[in-house]
Amino acid sequence: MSYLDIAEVARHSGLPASTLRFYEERRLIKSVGRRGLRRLFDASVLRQLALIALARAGGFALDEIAGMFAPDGRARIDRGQMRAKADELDRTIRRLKAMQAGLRHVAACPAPSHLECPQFVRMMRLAGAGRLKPPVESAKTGSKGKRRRR
Amino acid sequence: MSYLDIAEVARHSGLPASTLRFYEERRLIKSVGRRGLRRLFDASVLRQLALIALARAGGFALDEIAGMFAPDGRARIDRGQMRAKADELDRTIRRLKAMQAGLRHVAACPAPSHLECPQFVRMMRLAGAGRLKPPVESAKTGSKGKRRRR
DNA sequence: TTGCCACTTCAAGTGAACTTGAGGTCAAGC
DNA sequence: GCTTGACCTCAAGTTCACTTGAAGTGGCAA
Repeated sequence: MSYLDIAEVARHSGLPASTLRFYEERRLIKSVGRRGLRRLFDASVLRQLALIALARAGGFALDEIAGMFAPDGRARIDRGQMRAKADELDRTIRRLKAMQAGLRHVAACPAPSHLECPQFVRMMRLAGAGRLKPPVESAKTGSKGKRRRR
Repeated sequence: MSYLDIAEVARHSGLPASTLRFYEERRLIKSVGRRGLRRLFDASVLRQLALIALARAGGFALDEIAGMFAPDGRARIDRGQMRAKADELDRTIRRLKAMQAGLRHVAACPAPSHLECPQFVRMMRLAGAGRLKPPVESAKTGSKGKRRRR
């Protein structure tokens, strides 16, 4: 009775329907049936999508996340993997804090070039001590970055 | 005298030469000259690469980072932008902390399905309260994820 | 019964950040 | 003087996570 069609799931989750179809194809979620052509989802898919969002935020790739769900849709989670990710996240958070301090410094410090401000350089050294690849970017918080010259 | 060729910069920075060329093309760094065909970099490029890594970690796109360097290679930074990023980072850190708590919980909680553990669900709600897109993934910390069926 | 249109599939496209490959060059060592 | 091989350029390929577009379908209101 409490089945949701894709539009409702989209509305509740904030994800576009195309993404939901994509997630289903990648076996991150599954629909429980059809009404005609249309997918029907159990309401529990919303919690599952929340878990997926959480995992994505934690740095798991979609394939890894797919591996976390047993065929019945229940979470089947490798505790060691979780701990490892948590530790990694810990390091990431530390670096991000350093980065943040760096940014706030730059926003305040009047030095002409921050590369020459010893305080900034020190912070950078702290932040950079352990490399880090890609960024966390909040949903659609500005920074369109669309151009690509040449 | 203290000019570095690309291999030395690669060695010191940990970045492949291809990435350094790519960064130069994208105007994130520049070489100070050539010896024959070969690029020569000033040693200061290493600090600049550290700054770039920092900015990447902070969620800046390469184009944004390129915009932070004045033509002379000095940092030219928009303080408002910095503050905005710092605030964003703050939210990100908060979410990552929630995520981390969730992970540690999952690693410890004996519940059969975490989707049914009220504590976990509560944490998820906290963590997910404000969407978040892509992950922070540490350098090459395992998780090869290479396959792609179909 | 008809027609709308939100859904469907499948293939292809996008953007970010690189990586790879083919073919070329040149400083240095033999 | 020749060879070697690490560098060079430029184009194309790759991965991830989606998005877009064309063409089709079927439940439901009129």
